[in-house]
Amino acid sequence: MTRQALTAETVLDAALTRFAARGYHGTALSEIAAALDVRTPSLYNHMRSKHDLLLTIVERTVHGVLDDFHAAVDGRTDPLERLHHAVLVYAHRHATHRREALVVNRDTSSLEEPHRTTMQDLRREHEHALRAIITDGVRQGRFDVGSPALASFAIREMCVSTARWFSDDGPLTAEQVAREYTEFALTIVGVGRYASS
Amino acid sequence: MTRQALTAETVLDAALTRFAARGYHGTALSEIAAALDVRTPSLYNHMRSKHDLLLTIVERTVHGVLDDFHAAVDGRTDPLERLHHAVLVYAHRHATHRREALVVNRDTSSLEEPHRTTMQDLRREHEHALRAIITDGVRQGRFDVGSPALASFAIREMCVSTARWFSDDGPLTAEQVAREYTEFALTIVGVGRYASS
DNA sequence: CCTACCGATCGGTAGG
DNA sequence: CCTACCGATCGGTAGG
Repeated sequence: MTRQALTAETVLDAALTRFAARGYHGTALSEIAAALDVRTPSLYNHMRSKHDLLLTIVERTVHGVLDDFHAAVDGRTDPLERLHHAVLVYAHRHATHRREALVVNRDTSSLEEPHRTTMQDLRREHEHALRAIITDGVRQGRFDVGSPALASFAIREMCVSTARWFSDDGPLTAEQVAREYTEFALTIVGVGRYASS
Repeated sequence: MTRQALTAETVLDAALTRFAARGYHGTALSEIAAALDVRTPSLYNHMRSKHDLLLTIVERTVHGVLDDFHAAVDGRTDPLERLHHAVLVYAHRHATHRREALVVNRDTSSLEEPHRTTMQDLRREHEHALRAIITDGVRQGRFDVGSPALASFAIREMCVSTARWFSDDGPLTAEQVAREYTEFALTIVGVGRYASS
């Protein structure tokens, strides 16, 4: 069994695994090095600092979420269709990118300024965009829910938490979970079963 | 402004605040001491170790959740009523005990064995008890949901995440949020609006 | 990629 | 409740 080449990407991947399992502050660089079968100083040929590893992980993930969201929603005008696809893609991402989701949720607050604020603003952007879909749907009389903000939080966090329990070895695929969660989301905003294209 | 007396409870409360804000591994005992305006060694008159602070916080919180659950559910037989009250009390607790919820969710995994396993088993006990209510409801034909496990996860995590965004200064009280979330939960299991006693 | 090493900080103890 | 201090470990650098 030959050892894999040490690159910026393999270091990031090992960091991602360890940060997800133990948290940023709970992970020592020596553990990441050990996982790659090298000594700690060797990591510095492929990264700038421990903080930079976290920053790269959070940046990629947050931008990935926003890209997914726009790919799912842009070009659609029907609030029901927009919500459907936004939730489908968001839930799916959290089942298929569990480590990234866990790290972003747990450790974005550990970023140094100004990165912390920048990343939190980007996350809020997605949050507001999802809420706007619900608000639109209510205004157009397509959705029925008392508090769009509350419904938005519930739907978001329901999807996010998929990262905490989903397993590739479980009875359901990521696609199946995403579809079921999309139905949950639609019932929360007061829409019954919905067969989409 | 006279400084409050240093006791086991004031130390625990300061630890709770800091752990919730920065995480267990991200918090130094010196920060807890500074918040109480004493030096680090003084803390040891009121605690055994940093780990013991975390253990006490997690133990109390997890047992509190289970106590709440049994007080809400025991003696009721109707699945719809049982789910209604279980969710109401669970959501309410996460809005009113935000720090505790954040620490348990983030840092239970940082407990040393055997405590880590013990606490995770207790959390699982609550998870399974909630799921059993849904399974019962489905079996009795009162609920309509494809996967009771999935519905249970969605409802649980929706409630848990309240701790991440709820604010006492917001437009909704903890009671209002809990009631709305209970409605969300009931729609997820396929029950319409439900006026309970 | 390594060995050798740095200053800083950590949780915790001694002793009063 | 404090000062003084401990060994261990941390992220990171020098230099090859």
